[in-house]
This record gives sequence, structure tokens and C-alpha cells, in this order.
Amino acid sequence: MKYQPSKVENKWQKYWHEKRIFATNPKPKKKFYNLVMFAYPSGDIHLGHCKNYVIGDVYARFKMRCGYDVLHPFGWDAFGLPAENRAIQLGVHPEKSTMENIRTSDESLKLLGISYDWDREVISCLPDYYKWTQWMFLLLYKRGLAYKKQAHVNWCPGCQTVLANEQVTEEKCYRCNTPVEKRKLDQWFFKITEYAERLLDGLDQLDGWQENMKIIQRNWIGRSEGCDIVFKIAEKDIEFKVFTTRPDTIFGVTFMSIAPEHPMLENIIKGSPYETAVHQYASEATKKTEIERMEKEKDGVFTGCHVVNPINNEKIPLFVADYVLSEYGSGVVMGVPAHDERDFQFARKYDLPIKVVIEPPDSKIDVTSMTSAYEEPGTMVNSGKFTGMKSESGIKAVTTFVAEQGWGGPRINYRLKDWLISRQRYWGAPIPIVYCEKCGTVPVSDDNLPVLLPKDITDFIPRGTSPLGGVASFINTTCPKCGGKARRDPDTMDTFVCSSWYFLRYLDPKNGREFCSKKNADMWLPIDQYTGGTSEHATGHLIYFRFFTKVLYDAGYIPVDEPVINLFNLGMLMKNGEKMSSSRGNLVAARQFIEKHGADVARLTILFAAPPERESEWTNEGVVGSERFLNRAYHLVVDNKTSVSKNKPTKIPPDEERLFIKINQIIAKVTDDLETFKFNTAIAALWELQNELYACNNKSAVYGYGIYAFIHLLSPFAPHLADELWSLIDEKGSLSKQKWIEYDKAYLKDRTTTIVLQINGRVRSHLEIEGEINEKKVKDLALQDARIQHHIKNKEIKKIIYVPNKILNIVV
RNA sequence: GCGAGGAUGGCGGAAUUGGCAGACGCGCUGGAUUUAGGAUCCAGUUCCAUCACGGAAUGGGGGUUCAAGUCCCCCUCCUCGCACCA
Repeated sequence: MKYQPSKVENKWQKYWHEKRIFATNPKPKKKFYNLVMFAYPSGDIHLGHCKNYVIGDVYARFKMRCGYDVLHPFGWDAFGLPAENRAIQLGVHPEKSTMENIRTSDESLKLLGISYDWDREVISCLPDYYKWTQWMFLLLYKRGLAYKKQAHVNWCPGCQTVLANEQVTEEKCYRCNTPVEKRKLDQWFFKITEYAERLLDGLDQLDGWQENMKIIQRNWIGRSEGCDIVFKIAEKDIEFKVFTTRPDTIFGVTFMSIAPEHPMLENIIKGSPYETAVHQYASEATKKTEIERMEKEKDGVFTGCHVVNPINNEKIPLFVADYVLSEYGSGVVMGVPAHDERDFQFARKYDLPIKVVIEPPDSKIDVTSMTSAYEEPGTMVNSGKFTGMKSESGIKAVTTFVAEQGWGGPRINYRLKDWLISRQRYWGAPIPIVYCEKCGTVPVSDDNLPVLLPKDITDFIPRGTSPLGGVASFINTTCPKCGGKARRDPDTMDTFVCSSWYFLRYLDPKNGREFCSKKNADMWLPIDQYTGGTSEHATGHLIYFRFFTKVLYDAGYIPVDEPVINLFNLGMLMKNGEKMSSSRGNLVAARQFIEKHGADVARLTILFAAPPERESEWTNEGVVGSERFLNRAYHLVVDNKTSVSKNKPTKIPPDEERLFIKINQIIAKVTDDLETFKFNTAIAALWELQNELYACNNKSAVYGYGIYAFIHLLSPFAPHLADELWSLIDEKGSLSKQKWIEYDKAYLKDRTTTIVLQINGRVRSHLEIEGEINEKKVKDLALQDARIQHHIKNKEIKKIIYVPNKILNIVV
């Protein structure tokens, strides 16, 4: 008879729930915070989602079995574009669809048999939760880390909202792929740049993070060392700073370029005959997308003004040019055509002088014939008193000189931008700010939180300004300071704000007075293991929540300034070569699959397909194998129940030593693989044990112990069947509460060793050795070997290399 | 353009410090069982080779070494991240 999972799985899920097997110990002796990334509720869950949950679950269950008090919670990232777009698509209120989706998904997740402590479930769109999201906003505001400014920001015409820099990939919206535009808007920002250096330095301590992840974050933060230099406009009383990483090229500056969006541009061109031309150029540039600006030829327009280079008092023309980014450095660049490719192209186009001031080590640059800029370091020439210095020391010398003269000085610049958190959308946590005619911008006081998101709204379709702006009962309020008439901020917060602190709410999910008590934070932090997807989070969530952690640490609320010790990055689950997703129509619904094949089959198939960090393909062939494995596992136990021995055999007969060693090796292998997330090879080892036991004719105590060990080892991967088998051998309760099985160190090494006999590095024969043996004896035995003799016949032995207990290589 | 990762049988994938390449699974072949199909069990399965002796093989080319999937140099292709960053 074939194993029927549905009844068994049902039974055990009910048992786990009733006996509260996965309830968190509120007073952990040996805590382990095992976290998987919480999820967007978008319809029911599919197997792609399950990969995260299953992998997190295997690890949680293993840690439980190793004697840890594991905190393994789950929740929903329920606000934001994914949930709202879904609701709009279905034509229902976001709250309705979101809560329904959560209910459905929770049920499906429970069918998967994940060891979550459901009592701690967190849903970010509920007032109990977003009250604290708003509190976080106010904390940042009080600490000077939240501010409003007018800026050119990313605007998604599809989602009808602004987006953070982190939510734009290749100039497209991360949710709907629409090309983003730039708009000048008044928006709230979090000053993450103030933490740029600490976010960067902190990475060095994160030994439990993959190097690749740290590199991505380092690049994103984009630290560069350079020098600020102040330049004056010759015709007007205006000066501005320019950031450069190459102060050694300062004598080669032949023009200057300012970004079309630069706030000072207006003053510079006012009254100049070039005003109209500059205006026209600037407005055209602003209309272009960044891609268009990047791909077109470098061009610009003369502003009519000149700039004085302080180093040599040369007057050089100032252009407006759209290859200059207003958001980076100071929005103005010095044009050094000989040593910067963009400046070179620009200078050639407008016939501007090209001055060589850096010479390559062993050649000379000829200005008239050069076809591209020389950007490498070299030796400074035509550079006044700096002539002859190498670039590296020249950079330092010029910087020092500039500082001494009071023209500027060293400066570290970051590519990271402040985090734009306003969203012109309905489905989010309202920004707890009030605008009063008299008092200006006033924060809502902590005890007036939450600022509730109005529910009785029918028109939540995004139209470019927040739908909340039209809800009179929400928008009109009184000033917390003077009591006069005031208006609320109509925008809601980016959903990444909600997800920047959710891991703290799990620690104390029902606390009405604090987001989390200090006691619980001290007890559980940091997260010991964090598991989730990589690509979409490396430069988003995983930087944001490090930022929040540092802010909360500085404010004294939590004991750590890095949230996560070990980060595990999963590869995506694919189907037919594509990411499993509803938009691609290639998803396998978790519920349907489990109802047909069982949760353990789903779990095993996901785990065995590939190493967890690698992208893996969901295939029917994989399902077949898992089903076969579980069925064989079931029969192995059921058919041999009476042979099972629950204690480690004390006396191992010589002819069973090999099997006993194999059992111990496999326990060691599975234990090791579990610790290092090599779940695919752990399952391979289980197959091996199963095959070994099937091949066994003598149903001895060693054999019986092998079955007992097999049940133990199976439990993190296929917990339902494992618990069933556990009860079938007359054990009580769930295996989850049992201590992990240990191996016998005295039985890890094979009693016989195989020594490979090679001639010129090619395998020719083998030598089976029992016990210790010395080199001479191996050589003697090898030379007696018939096959070896055949190969060395008529040949001269030049050398014999012996690697103890491994290999003997004869060179002829 | 810059940065990171990858390429191993028909397929998914294994291979501490360089030390028997292909664990485990799928598929396939043969056998047993079965009314048949399916399921199950047993055996075989990198390729070439008169299935003997043997030879070739880890994207391609070179190198180091007694010995290279693993180390070094060059090249090709794929995936991902960043991308006018001054």
C-alpha cells in the first residue's frame, strides 16, 4: 500500500497546533532568533514563496532539536504598492482584498507545516502595527533624520507616485516596469546619508553575510574620497563648490559645467543675453529621461559667465550641460578634457582648449592627435609648483594646498541618496504630520497615534496626488500646538518603512505601550539567522533595516546596531526557465499541490532540487523522486517495526561494523549539512541510508538502530511523516521536542582504507588496507600488484610519491 | 563600461587542504512481479572502444605539478548587481 500523506499531515498539524509545539519560550535560556522575510500578500501563496518558508523551517526545526529556544515568527508586509495594485486590479477595497489574501495564505501556509509561532503573527496594515510605524517616523523627525524638501524626484506614471532611488532599476519602476520621469516635488525624506559611513563600516563586521551581498551594498553606498574646491564667477558675486576626485588635474581645467537642475543656475544667468537659450536647454533636458540623456552626445549651452580657477586665476567659460548630475557631488563639475572622457568629448564638440597636465609613465600625449582622454594616474606636468609629482601624492598635495588657502578641502562623497518616503497613494501608513497656518509643520504627538487611515473611501485610484487629500474628515484637523485649523499631510509612507522594523515587533507583538519592550529586545536581538531573497532586497530593505537598527540603537531602544548575524540569500524558484510568478502564468499553487501530493513532498522537492542559494527549477521529475522516497521511508519503518532498536547498540559484531559506521557517518553528514544550509546533500545522504537499509538482509540491532536514526534525520525535512513514523515505533508526542540524534565518534572512520595506485598519475589499481600501514609496506604491496607489474614492465621507476592512506603514484 | 557569480553525463546536481570526477535523484536499458497499465523490487547506465587490453572527458586554449573540476595566465558564453558618480 502506498503512503497517503493527506490524513497523516492533517493529523500532525492539528496535534502541533493543539499542543502548542511551536509556541515561543517567553524566557529563553538559549535563544535563537530565526527569521524569514515577511511577505507581500498578493493572492494565495505559490511554491515560489514556499521555498523561503521551507528553508527557514528546516533550519528552525534543526535548531529546536539542538536545544535552542527558537523564535520563528511570520507576518505580512501588507501595505504598499503590491497589495494596493492587486486590489485595484480586482476592483475591491485594498483592506478587503489584503485581509482576505492574508487569511487564505495563512491557511495554505499552515498546510505546509511550517513551525511558526502563529501567536506572534504581525500584519503591517493594522493600526496596532502602523501606529508604531508612525512612531518611528516621529522618532526620526525628532532626531533630525526626517525632513521635507523640494527635489527632482523619480515619478512613476504607472503607479502615479514618487519612488525612492532604490525602487528604480534601469530607470524603470520596480513594481510596474514603467519608465520613470523626474518631477520637482515637495517630499519627505529620511536622512540615511547621515549614516552612510556607519552603514559602510558596519559591513566589515558582518562575517555571517555573503561577501557578494556586502559588495553590492558597498557599491550602492558608493564612497569616494576627493576634494571640494570653491570657484568664483568672474562677472557676478557668486561662488560655488565643486567636488572632484582628481584635484591633481586642476591645472587642466578649461571649462566648467553645471547641471540644468542646479538651484543656482537661475542667479547665474539672470540678465545675461544667454538666458533664453539656457532656459530652453534646461527645460528640454529636464523632459528627457535619464537614459535619453545618457545615450545622446554630450552637449551644453554657454551661460555667458566665466569662472575663475583659483589655482592660476584663469578665466574659463561656464556651460550648462545635462551630463552633469544635480544629485551627485555639488552639481557642478570642472571640465578637464585631457583627463576625463566626457569632458574630452564636450571639449572637442565646442572646440575648447585641451590642456595635458598628467603624463603617462612611459609615453607622451600629443594633444592634436589624441582620440580619447588619458584617465589613468601619471605624473603632473604644466602644474606650477606641483609639476613632477605623481598623481597619488599630487592629489594629497593639491588638496592640502586648497585647504590652506581656504578654497575648500578634503571631502568624502557618497552616492547613496536620502530615502524618499512619501507616496501619493492610499494604501499605506499616513505620515503623522500636520500643517498649521500659524505654526507651520507640526508633528502629531505620540499619544495621538495612530493617525488612522480612513476606511470609508471609495475612490482610492491613484491620480498623481494622494487620494487622502480629498477625504475632508481626514485631511482637516486641528493643530496639536495651537489648536487652530490645520491640514494633515495627505501622503502615506513607503512600504519599506513598515518593513524596516517589523523584526522588532515580533519580539513583543501585543505590546500597546511600546513598539517592543527593552527587556524583550535585549532578550532576543540580534537576529541569529535571516533568510530570504537576494536581488530585490540587497540595495533596498537590507540597507533600510540596517539604517533603522542604527537609529534605534542610537536612541537607546535596542542593544545592537546591526540587526542580523547570519544572512542567507536564497535563489529563486523557477518554472520553465522563468521566475515563478502570477504575471508569467507559471506558478504552482501551494494549496492544490499539497492537497494532491502532500506538504512533505513539496518540501522535499524544493529542498532536493539544488543548493538553496542557487536558482532552482521546479519539475515534475523532482516530485516523482520525492514521492518515491517518502513512500519507501514509510515502508521501511512500517514493514520492519519490530526490528527497530531505539538505543545505540553496545556491542557491534564485526560483520555489522561497516553498516554501523555508515549510519554514524550519515548522521554526521546530515548534521553538518543542516548547519551549513546544504539541504540538498543532506537529503542525498538520507537516500543513501535508505538504500543501505533496504539492501540489508540481517535485521539486527544495528539495522534497527539505522531505522531509528533515519526517522530522526528525516524530521526537519519531512516533519509530518517523521512524526507519524515516530508514533508508529511507539514513541510519544512530536519529534520536534526530542533532542537531535548524536553520532558515535568512535565509528566515523572506515576500518579499511583504499589506497589508490597510480602510474604517472593514472589510476591502475587499488589496495585495500586494514589498520595502520607504513610506506614501505605499501610500496612492496603495490609493486607486487599484477596490474601494476603489467604497467611497469620494461620501464624504469623514477620516483614514487606516497600520500599516507590515500595514494601511491609511481612515476616511470 | 565597472563589479560579482557561474559553465561538470540525456537532465537536476556531488566532489575538505590539489589526490579514484560524476555521490544522490530523475530519465533510460534489462530482469522479476503483475491480466494489462501503473506501482514495487533487483541489476546496469559519462563517452569511445571487437565491451578484452585500453583511450578520451569537468566551456575553449596555454601553464605550474608526481597529480588539476580545484592553483596561475589568456579567451568564449551565460546570469545578476551598478551604471554619465566628476
